[in-house]
Amino acid sequence: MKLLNRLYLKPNELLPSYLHRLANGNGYRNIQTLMKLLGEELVNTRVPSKRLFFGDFDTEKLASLVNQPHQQIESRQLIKHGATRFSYMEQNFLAKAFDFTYLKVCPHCYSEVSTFNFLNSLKMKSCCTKHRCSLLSINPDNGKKLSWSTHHLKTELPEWVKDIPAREITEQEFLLNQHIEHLWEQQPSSIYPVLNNLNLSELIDVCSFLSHFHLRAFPTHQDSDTPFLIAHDYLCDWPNKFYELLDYFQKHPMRMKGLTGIRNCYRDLYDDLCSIENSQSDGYRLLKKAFDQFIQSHFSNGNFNSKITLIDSDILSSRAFVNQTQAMAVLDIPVSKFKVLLRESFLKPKTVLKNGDAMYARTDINTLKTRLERCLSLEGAAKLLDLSQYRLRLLINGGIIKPLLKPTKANRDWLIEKEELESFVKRLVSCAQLKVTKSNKHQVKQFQFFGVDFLELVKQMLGGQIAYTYNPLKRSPMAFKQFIPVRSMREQPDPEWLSPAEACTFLEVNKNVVYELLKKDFIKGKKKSVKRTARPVLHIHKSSAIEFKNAYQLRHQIHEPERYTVVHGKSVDGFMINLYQRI
DNA sequence: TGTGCGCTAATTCTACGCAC
DNA sequence: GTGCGTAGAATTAGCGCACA
Repeated sequence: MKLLNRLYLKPNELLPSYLHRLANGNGYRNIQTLMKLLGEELVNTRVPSKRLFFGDFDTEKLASLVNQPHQQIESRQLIKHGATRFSYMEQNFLAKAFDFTYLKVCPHCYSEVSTFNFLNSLKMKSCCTKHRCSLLSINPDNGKKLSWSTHHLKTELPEWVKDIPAREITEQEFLLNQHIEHLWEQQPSSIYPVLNNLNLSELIDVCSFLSHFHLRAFPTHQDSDTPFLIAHDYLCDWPNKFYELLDYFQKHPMRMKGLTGIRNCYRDLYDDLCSIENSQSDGYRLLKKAFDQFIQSHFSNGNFNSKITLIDSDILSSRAFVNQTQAMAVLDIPVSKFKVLLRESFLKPKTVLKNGDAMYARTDINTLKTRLERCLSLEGAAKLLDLSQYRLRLLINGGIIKPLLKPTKANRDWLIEKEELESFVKRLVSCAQLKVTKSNKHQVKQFQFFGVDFLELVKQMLGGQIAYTYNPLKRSPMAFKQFIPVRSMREQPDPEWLSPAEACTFLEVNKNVVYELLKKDFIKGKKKSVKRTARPVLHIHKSSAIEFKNAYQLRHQIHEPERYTVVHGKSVDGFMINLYQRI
């Protein structure tokens, strides 16, 4: 037996549409009647639509009825692929993204071609961009959903169109539908650049995934007629909006039993991303890549260990947040040192997990590591500057050099950044006023003899009150000894005091005599600070020198020896020299 | 006899538990 | 954290009764 009207399959036409057309073309009221002709014993009036899509009926008999090769009929059925997918046109579609039971149809397209577009079974397809109209899914006469068993669809559709007010199609809805249509028709589309060259099944993967987990996070949108449209927003603001979603689940974990970790926050999302069935989809690869990047750069709600196998090890090893153990490993320091760094506020946790574990930003750890690597102990810093530790401490206590860490009651460590020392040396270089030349070489004074304490000396050097030379040393470019204070040989004469040298001249005696005179109390002296040396220098009170000079004469000062007598001397009292007085 | 549809079993999906 | 298992929800398919 053959059907009277043996229609040909139209391009891209699937079996339910073909059967519907055959039933209409041969005067049957609906598919059910035709199915009976195929030997299907339907016990009720419902069309087993899913069976029709998947060719789960006697397709050989259908081929015979329409007098067409069975192979051609078979090519228009969907092939089950794994538990969750089916293949068609060399693509693996996610079955749950399709509605095989109910019908959506563009009345205008249908009136033009009399076929039902498989694309309209896609749940996220909501409008026809060619005719800029919503897809019809409800029978306006009774308010019920259109199904494959709805009667007289062909004749009723044109009538319904007249009565149905046009629903406004939003821009996002139009673009998403247009992109779907372009992919289905294998036309280039640049609506979502982030999708690159994903095919339709892969786009469906991405949109289903995003809308599903968006609804899970924000279920208030669940009543929406077009829940899939939210995917448009995600694709237009990729990956930022996806990151926001992941951040939401970071703050509102999917699993409440655990305390921390990827698995806790993203359990179902993570399982879906990593499932074997989805692993072949470039759409899921796109999602996984963004997920990995989020984990790498934003995820702070969990510790990581070797148990995580589904996240690339490179991602984990370069993630943005680390716990204390990992931070210590990066810094290569023991717990005690880590605690010191925390106590001294070198490091602060970015977040604290529910179980009390602190998480640190990797950037903070790396920055600190770099700082610590350039730090020296007090001993090392003193060695670098070629100063004693005592003098370096003077500079630190005087605020000239600022250490990173200073010993306290709870800490015995010094940490001085090399950068800080370099800055100190640079300041000295920039303030140096002179170069050592032949003319001023004799004026150069070692700082230890400069007459002020070391801290004051350096302060005055940096403040410009004391001139100093810069004599670069290639072998020790940080040594303080490169900077040599210079001072004038002349000092303002003091009317009241004589230096020992001045006293020698004034009294016309050898300096040993001056000290002997002081010792024997012939002249008065006192130790006084001078600019030329750090140590106080003995000074002679000028008036006492004058008194001595008036009272006593030296041998070479007298011209009439007979009128003078020796009052002190080796022969008299063992004094160093002979002192004379007029008789 | 054909049809509509309430009801429910079967199936699929989703979210979660648990052992390791 | 992983992988397996499963309870229960959601959806689909099919039974069978009522009615024209």
